[in-house]
Amino acid sequence: MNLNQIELLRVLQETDFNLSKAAEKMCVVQSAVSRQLQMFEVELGAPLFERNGKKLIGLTLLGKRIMQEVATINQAKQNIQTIAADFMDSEHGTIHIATTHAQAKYFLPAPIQRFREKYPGVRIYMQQSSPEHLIDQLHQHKADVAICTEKVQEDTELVTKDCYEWHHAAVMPHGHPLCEGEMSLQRLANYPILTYSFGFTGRSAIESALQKAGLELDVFLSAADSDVIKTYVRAGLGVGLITGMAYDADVDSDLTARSLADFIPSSKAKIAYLRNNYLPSYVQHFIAELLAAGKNVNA
Amino acid sequence: MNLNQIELLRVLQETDFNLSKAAEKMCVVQSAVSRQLQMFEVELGAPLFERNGKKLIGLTLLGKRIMQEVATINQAKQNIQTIAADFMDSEHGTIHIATTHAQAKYFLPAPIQRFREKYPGVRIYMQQSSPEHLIDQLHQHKADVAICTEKVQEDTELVTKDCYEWHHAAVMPHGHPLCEGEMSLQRLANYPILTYSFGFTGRSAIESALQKAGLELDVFLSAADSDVIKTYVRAGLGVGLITGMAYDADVDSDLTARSLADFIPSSKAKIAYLRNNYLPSYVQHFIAELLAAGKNVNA
DNA sequence: TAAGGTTACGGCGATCGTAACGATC
DNA sequence: GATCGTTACGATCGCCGTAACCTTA
Repeated sequence: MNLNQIELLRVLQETDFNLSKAAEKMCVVQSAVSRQLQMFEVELGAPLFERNGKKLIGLTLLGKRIMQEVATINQAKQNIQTIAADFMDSEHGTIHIATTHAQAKYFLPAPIQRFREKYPGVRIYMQQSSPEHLIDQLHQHKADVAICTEKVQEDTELVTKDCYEWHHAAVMPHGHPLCEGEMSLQRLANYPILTYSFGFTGRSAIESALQKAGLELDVFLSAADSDVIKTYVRAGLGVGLITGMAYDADVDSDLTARSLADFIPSSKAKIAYLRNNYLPSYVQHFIAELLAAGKNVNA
Repeated sequence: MNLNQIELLRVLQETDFNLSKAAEKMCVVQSAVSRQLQMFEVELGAPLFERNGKKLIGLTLLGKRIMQEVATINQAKQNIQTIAADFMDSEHGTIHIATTHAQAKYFLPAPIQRFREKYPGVRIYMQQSSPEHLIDQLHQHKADVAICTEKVQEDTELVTKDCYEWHHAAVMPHGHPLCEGEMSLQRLANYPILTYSFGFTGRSAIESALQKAGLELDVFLSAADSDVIKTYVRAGLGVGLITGMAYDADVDSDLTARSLADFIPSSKAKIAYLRNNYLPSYVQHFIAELLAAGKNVNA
């Protein structure tokens, strides 16, 4: 058994058990990986892969169980390299952040700026996508840290930290009937609604509030993006339900925003990363910066 | 980086950072391990060991952190081999049990006999020692499973399962004043006491009962072993406080036993094993057998 | 016939063992 | 001088790449 064989197993999973593609990814010829796999299976005394003729088509029961250990080894190996690199130079490196549009545009700018002042040598890559995909990004090691509101706490392989609490706001053009008078979910239900897609930033809080009130909203447009929602609100298509942060009194001076804090339960933005993944000191510092910024928001 | 280098680091820890001894353990010449270590340190870019001249005298900060990952890798590697072997043949193998005298003599015989009937191909090694040492045995992979009453639940690397509950009994020769009348801690305190050593089978329960009652016992002899205690009791040296199990009406017909269930809190015998250590199916079955036997004791 | 996988063989490089040397107690 | 570690060098064994071959869509 050697680390290349372990690595090969990982790569095979990522390439749909295709030896040729795996060989390419590992920068060796196909026959080499074929042999290595054979030798490994012989060493263990049992096949790890289901085969259709010579083609690999999946993992055996044994293979599935062993893949867990393989993942552990690869993670630890990665950690060793990261730890050593961090030890040698804790000023340079990269952070891959996976997050949603709302966080990227309205929350992250401040903490990232502060972080940059302390760590000018660290390159930051920001990747936007859906909360579900964010978690995949972490698992696939395409992101070091994720920031989002939904779905992260169910995963036992992730460490999550509460970052800040936020409320929804209703936005509409000036002169809209909802700009005046007592706000309520009932009144809201009279108008077409634009808000986040399912599984996105705080959509679940809206759903649970409605269910509790026995109401149904006419959400005729769902988007992942506060700015898209505002655009349609401006076009007079309805009332937008977005995070309070996303209303900027200057830029959005043509819109009225009213807090829904009393009607929709608050949502918690969270920071998540893989439990067994070593984070370089600057990433740990970055997370501290996020938490500090989060406290700031809550205050 | 390769698995032999990882293995080398583990062996170096076990040999007090002595390259020569490590080489011997790994069945290669000393110069080979010397080079491998150098190459690994060069690859990481920083030393893992503190050196006094050329001698290794300890781990650097980096080395300590990396050793955690090394342990993870070695464990996973071990697991892969165990899993494959278990998959190929789940009828043969070995179990290393670490336990105390009390369990070995009075609890384990029944479940081991039942286990043996189902798995005649499994060799059982039983190792007796103190509870503290039992935990070391697990960590050093010298034991697969430990059974004892004390000290195991504090260790987060261990999985522990409650096995059975037991009470202390007082044993004394027939005719001893304590054989008659109402039993109490106060009366007990009038006689010299013989019981288990500190850190052993249920000693802590005795201590806490006394502290609560504001009493002090004259424990003039502590032993690890119920049978040793009984021997001294027979010699008329005092009253023995042992686990109820250790009194056998036939063999110990010359002694009187009285339960102390009402005076000393019960103790729980526990089963422990390493969280990240894969246990072959027959070991899992053995543990199930222990738990079943434990339920039997409690009923 | 293209794509995926195996087998055979020659060459190269990593790693080992021998052996001589250096340092420290 | 005994113990411990490093360096130099030749030999070996493992692993790779080339290439021919096999099998199935």
